[in-house]
Amino acid sequence: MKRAQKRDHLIEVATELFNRCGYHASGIDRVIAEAGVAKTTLYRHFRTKEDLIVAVLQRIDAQHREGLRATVDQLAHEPKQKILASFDVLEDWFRGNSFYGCPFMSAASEYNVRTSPVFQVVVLHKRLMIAYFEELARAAGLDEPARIGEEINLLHEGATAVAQVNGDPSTARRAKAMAARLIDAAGQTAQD
Amino acid sequence: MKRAQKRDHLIEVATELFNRCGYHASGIDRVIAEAGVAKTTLYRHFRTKEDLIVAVLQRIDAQHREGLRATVDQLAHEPKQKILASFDVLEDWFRGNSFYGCPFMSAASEYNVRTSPVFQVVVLHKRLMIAYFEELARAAGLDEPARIGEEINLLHEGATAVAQVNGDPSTARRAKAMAARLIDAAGQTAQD
DNA sequence: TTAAAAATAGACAGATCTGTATCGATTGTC
DNA sequence: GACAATCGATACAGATCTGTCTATTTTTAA
Repeated sequence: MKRAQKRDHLIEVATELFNRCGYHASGIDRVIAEAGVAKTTLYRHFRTKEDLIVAVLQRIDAQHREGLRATVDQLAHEPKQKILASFDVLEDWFRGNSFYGCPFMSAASEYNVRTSPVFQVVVLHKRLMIAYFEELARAAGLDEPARIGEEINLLHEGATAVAQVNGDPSTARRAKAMAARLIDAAGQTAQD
Repeated sequence: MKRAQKRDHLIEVATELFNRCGYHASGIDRVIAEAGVAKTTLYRHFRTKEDLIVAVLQRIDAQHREGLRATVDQLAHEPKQKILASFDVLEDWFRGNSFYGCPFMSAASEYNVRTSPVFQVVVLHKRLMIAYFEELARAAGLDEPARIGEEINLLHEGATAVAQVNGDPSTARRAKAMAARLIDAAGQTAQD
């Protein structure tokens, strides 16, 4: 295994562990044990545990957003339908066996200081999610796409929190129905 | 200070600390230091740290729900308006200087096992919240009060998560507007 | 092939964690 | 005022935490 692969593998293992057990509850010793790697190796790639956490979140951010965009484009072609399809992606996530709530919300709770590098990665991720939903709303020709984008994002957050507690993936479908009513009620001006 | 008062004081201090810094990140030594209490005293009142966390969450559960009900009854008399008023309570919470996100969601993230006593307190709290919203929806004579109750709860969860990250209390107002549209769109049958 | 880079195992430091034990001082109650 | 319960302070055990260091082996690349 090459150097870059080792780094990726460490991030992957840490991701699973952090999501399942939490950030403070997962020690470095456990990460290297599950990764089958020496402690020296981890600290050659990441200066501190916090750096590892930031790297983990940045990777999840990229994967989540890319995966969301790709799957949504595959499921729907009309912008309005794409907005709704984003909730199908959410449901698949809930249904998978690696769903333990939103990793970013968990991180924000455990590193609850706005100046913390961890918290800032969370803020950035959420901003980019809202920007994506706004982009879809604008493409759908909906009035006030910025507002709609924020509302869709709020429904995503709500569904994720609810599903984390009740363990019911179909929560995403209820949020989808809410989004559908929300879009129908929204005005619509020019359409190209 | 009497025995019962000491116990309450410990719970109060632990509540603030757990909410601000997280559960794993807040050590017992820190709790007793801020409470001005010996370690022996804490362990006389609570068998383990987990017991303390459960007690903290049970107290927050009672206070949140009682406070919500009382303030909502004070702000509105019509059931429909009461549903909307619940978002004003949410905004006040966000605006206060002791808002660090939902303590129950944080606890669920850090004790992410369904059989954990901590997790079960979270599940119970969320169930009771949904039941309250359903009660309001039923009093308002709305169709499918169970569904409406869950939807209002989902909006609460979403607003709380979003506000935790963006730090903007007015997020509650946007959720309120969404709830208003949701209620208007909902059917309404018999009314006493 | 050979020199440099990176990996390994593991000891180690120093701090912190939960929970227990000791023991003298303080307190509430009869 | 006396007795029992509780408290405070603190030491302690044993585990775990992050991060460093050493010394040896493996891998990589010129």
